[in-house]
Amino acid sequence: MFEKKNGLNKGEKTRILLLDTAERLFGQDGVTATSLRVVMKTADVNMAMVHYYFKNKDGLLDAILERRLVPINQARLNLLGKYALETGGQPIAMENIIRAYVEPFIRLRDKADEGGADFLKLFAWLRMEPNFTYHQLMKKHLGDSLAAFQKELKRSLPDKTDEELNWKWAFLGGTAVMTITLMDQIDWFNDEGDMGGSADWIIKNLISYTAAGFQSNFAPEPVPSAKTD
Amino acid sequence: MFEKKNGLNKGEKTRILLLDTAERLFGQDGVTATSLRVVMKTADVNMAMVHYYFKNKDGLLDAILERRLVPINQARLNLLGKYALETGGQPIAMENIIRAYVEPFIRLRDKADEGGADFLKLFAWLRMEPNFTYHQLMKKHLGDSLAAFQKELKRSLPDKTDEELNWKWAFLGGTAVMTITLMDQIDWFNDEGDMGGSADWIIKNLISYTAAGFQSNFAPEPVPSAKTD
DNA sequence: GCTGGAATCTATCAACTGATTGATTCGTGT
DNA sequence: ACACGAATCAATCAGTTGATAGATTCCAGC
Repeated sequence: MFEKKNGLNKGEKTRILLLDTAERLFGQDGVTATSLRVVMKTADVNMAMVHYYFKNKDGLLDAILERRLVPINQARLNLLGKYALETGGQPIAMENIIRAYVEPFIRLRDKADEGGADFLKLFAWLRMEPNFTYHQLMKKHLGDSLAAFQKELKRSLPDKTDEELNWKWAFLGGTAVMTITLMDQIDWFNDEGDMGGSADWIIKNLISYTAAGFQSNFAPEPVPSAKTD
Repeated sequence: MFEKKNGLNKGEKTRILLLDTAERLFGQDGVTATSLRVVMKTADVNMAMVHYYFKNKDGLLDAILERRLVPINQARLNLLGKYALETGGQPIAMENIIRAYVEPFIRLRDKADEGGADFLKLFAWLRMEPNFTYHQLMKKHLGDSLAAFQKELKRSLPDKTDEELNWKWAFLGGTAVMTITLMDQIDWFNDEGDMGGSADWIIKNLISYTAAGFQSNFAPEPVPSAKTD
């Protein structure tokens, strides 16, 4: 067994190097477009190491997701719990539910968290990729935090149907994903520079925008059940 | 020169067959994950044909986008013009601006338009793919319709800054893209069935949700210009 | 029925992909 | 200094990818 030297033994050091490098490249170009060869060459590590530490490419992705999402979920649930305490039994304000969900996520973009911005892009990419195994991987790590938020959502907006809440929650996801994409994408509108705005400013506005949407009223469904389409 | 036989000459027939097949597969699995070999085998056409008609894979994608987006932009501008006429000089209502943009797009999902749903998925995938050449391709075909909508947006909400309008317009894009993705994705929340809802119902609610968001107020930016990050 | 261009086919290329094997070095505990 | 597992390395595999060249077939116009 190896002793820890300056906090990390030999193996752990390259393991983390691989996670960092792959996270960055996966986020920048997407998982599919990033070959393991490029990852290993960028990290200056032998090809076989990726299989030694992570078994295969999916294992590497799995480890990347786990490293980031476990703390994220923890932070989300902590925030939600904090807001629940503050209201003391009363439903949590929509703005705070959304904030508890969005803030720990978008905050990954902070300078302090190197690589966080790349992970955000990776996550956004994964969410929109039509690959079921990727979605399974994400849901596995998102864990049960989703259920807690759905419950609070229902408490805050008891008159809305589950279907409406699901759609709006998905809308929130789409807006968040688009926000991530735009935050460092060449300006989609003007071909120059990025869209600007600090993380704080963006989070605040994302919340107010989404909260307004949640207050809107969906039309009742014309057909209650058993659609044929 | 070939004469037209039942509307299409020999070459045009397989050209369209290739467009249809590739559109479907690109939409289902993404462009990168779909090999030309699979496309050609599915269409039961010889490998070399794709290079004969479209030069290369990007050329094929280019043709797919052009076939769909040109009419879409036409329909969008027509709708916008119609609403402008109805209001007669007055700014168009937010709901109608959004509708003019979203409806011709989401309507592609109608049964009448075979393959339209697959194109929608392809479009959503392209929008989120971190590949600059793909984005260039999309913007090339989106043409100038974007400018017209930005102008009407500014007229309808004159007090908002350009930056706020740009962000909200991008939010709309994200919501639309997520809507497309969800419309026939395995239910992200419950692991069974899709999210349900007719195209009409979804369009209506997407509009009311987004319009509410547009009415919300962004916080003023703390730093007016020259950000260092 | 001959002709010439359009359309199709066969065969092949070079590059890249993820993955595996088996030898080799490293480094710590004894 | 030795042993032994952890860690690294070089070499290679089989499969897939987009693309091309050159021969061949189709088919309307004459």
